[in-house]
Amino acid sequence: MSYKRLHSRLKSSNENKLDQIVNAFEAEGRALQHHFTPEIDYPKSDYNNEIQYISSLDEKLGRTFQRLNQHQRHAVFHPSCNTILSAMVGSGKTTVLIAKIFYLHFIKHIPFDKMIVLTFTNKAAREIKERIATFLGDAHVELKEQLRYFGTFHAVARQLLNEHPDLNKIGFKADFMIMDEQEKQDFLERLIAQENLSIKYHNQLTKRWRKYIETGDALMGNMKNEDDFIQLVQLAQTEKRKINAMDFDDLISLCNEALNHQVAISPEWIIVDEFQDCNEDQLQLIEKLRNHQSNIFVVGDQNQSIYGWRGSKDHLFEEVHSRWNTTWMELPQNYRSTANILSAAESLLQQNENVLIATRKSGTPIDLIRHYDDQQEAFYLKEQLTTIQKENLPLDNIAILFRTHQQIKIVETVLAQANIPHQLVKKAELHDNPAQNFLLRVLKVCMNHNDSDACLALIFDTNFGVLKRSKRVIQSLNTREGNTTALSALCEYLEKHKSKPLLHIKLLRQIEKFTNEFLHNETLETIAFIDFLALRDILKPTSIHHKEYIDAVTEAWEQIVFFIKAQGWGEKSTMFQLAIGQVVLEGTFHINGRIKQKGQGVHLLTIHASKGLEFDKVYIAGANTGIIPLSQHQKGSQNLKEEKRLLFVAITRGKNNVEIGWHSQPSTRNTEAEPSYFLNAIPAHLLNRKTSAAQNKTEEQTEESAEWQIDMLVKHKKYGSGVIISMSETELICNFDSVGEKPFSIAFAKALLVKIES
DNA sequence: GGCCCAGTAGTTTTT
DNA sequence: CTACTGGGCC
Repeated sequence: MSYKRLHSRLKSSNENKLDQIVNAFEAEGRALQHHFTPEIDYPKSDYNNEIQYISSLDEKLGRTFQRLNQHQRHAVFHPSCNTILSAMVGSGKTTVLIAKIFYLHFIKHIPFDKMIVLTFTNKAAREIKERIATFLGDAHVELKEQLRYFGTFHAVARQLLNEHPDLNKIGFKADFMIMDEQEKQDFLERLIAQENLSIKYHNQLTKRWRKYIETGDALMGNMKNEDDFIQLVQLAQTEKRKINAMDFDDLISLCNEALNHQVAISPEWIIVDEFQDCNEDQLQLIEKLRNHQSNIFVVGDQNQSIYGWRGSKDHLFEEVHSRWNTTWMELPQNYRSTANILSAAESLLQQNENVLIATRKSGTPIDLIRHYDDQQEAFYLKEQLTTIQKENLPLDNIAILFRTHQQIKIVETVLAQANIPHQLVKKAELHDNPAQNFLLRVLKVCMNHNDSDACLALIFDTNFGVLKRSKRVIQSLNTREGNTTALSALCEYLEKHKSKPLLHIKLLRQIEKFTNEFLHNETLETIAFIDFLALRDILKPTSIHHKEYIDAVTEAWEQIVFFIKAQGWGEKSTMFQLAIGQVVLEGTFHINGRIKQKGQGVHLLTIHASKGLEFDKVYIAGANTGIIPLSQHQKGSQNLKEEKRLLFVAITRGKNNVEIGWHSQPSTRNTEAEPSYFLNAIPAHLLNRKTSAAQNKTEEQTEESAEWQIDMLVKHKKYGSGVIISMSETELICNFDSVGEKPFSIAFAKALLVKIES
């Protein structure tokens, strides 16, 4: 044991002190929590008559409601105009939400376009829309138009802004573009360069921005003097209007502002999924859309509120319950997990009045397994999964959950070495696809010749650009004549430039003609598209990746064309703008519904990313105090409660089996050598405490460490050649000629270092 | 341009 | 606790 580790061990062994701190925070949490007990509207009927009546009208529709339990039926059939449906975990809230929409449309004859259905993720929006389309069989073209207010908060806000009769009032035009986070960053950087602003904490602009909006504090870190930040904020507001572009936050807040001037539509129903994640702006959007005849149906679970750090509002349910005068209903029955998993999870919840009713048999208790450290846990997981693999059982239904991304790496490395199929659950970013990323900027310039940022992105692109990012280019665009577009100003600049980048000049010149000569006149054929913009030459014809680039662009354009054709209403160029906006909102060109590519193997993901998912077996890795809750959260009780809910979410992902691992010798700093103290709330009979076989570890260790010896010459991809100068049971230190000493975990060494035979 | 001190954030991620 | 960075000083 290293001195450092021993030292921290001694420090953390002062358990009394730790207990005191924990108790203090828990007490603070209790004090802050005011008891809120709404009057629950319980079902008084099984609604069999209603369902019989519906079945007589349409048997298929009747079956949809037949499947629902009494509580679910109550929520669907209740005539209440304003409903909060507090849905327990795994109680089928999406099923009820969809059944409600069916009921309203098919029985109450509410047209789809008189409903606004709001979700937080594209996935949820897609699921709802797909269920409706599937039910109706051949989805007719009009359905897409009718469902235009079904979508994420951002997509619906975009739609409302597009349709708004008087967008001028807020300084925008209907064909506005949407900036993603990267584009927003580039946009601000451009303004800084263009106006010669001096901005401190340059790479923390977004964080600073949020802080400034929330608190009005323009200073940061150890700044004593103000910089040009406030000027930048003001400049950004006018510049966004000049280039007619909004960022993600603007979509919601500007939609609110536009609705102040004129409410464009009057929905009969507003339906919201995952209501607990609403932030102030999103709540305001709902309020603004409500008018005297709008009904509200919101579904959510306060116990699964884990996005407070993203701004979700506290005590949201209570606030709107009185303000909207809602009927409060509950879905208490869980269909997912065994009774044992549920009781264990339930004991983490603060209020014990929560009625979480298990419908499945008790099952096995949760295993709480003590490991030596993260490495041993990774090897343990490898062993377990190998056994499952040998029995030919599917690995797809198993998930390993982590608090942080950092924790995933070691398990991933060990599984990769052992050839165990696994998949990282992470959203694919457009940035990972250089050709499509570049194409998006091209299309944006096609739409808006004054989009300076998209113009500049084309020539500054790391893969397909021509120039290094420089103030001179940026300022030349800014000082152009009033009636010149940013696009032609850039062309003129490049033509005068000494390097004369002909390919890019050609691209820009073709973009100028795109709308008139291609979009309106030609068929939207892919080959013609690629040739019209001379993309073949730009996408590095000599590179080994050229085919890959062309394929990516081809696929992207096909998706756009499919979208335009499927949309079937409105102007071609309006549809084109809509399609590009959708690409930005979804972060992918796959905007026509998910091509279901079910991944192979064990799922590795953060607890946050696991929300809404379920697995037969769930393994929660490294659940020490200091990880759940993260050590930095011991400041405020609000955060602590959210961390507790995080553990609740993690446990309730498991259908049949939940295992929780912790480390007796944690290698991460600020991590206590004990399992998450939240687990103390779980009754002993529901938690089976075990120790993973220690001898496994020593075997593995000797096997692994035998590969390496002191004085051995090794080579590293980045650091070059070096020599091993010291070794411990978990790590080895290598001295490289180029960068000096670097430590390596033994588990990683195999993947990172290559032996040099002397 | 380099050095030292002081203050602070770090974690989770969708659109 | 560490990495980062602004601010002050030489």
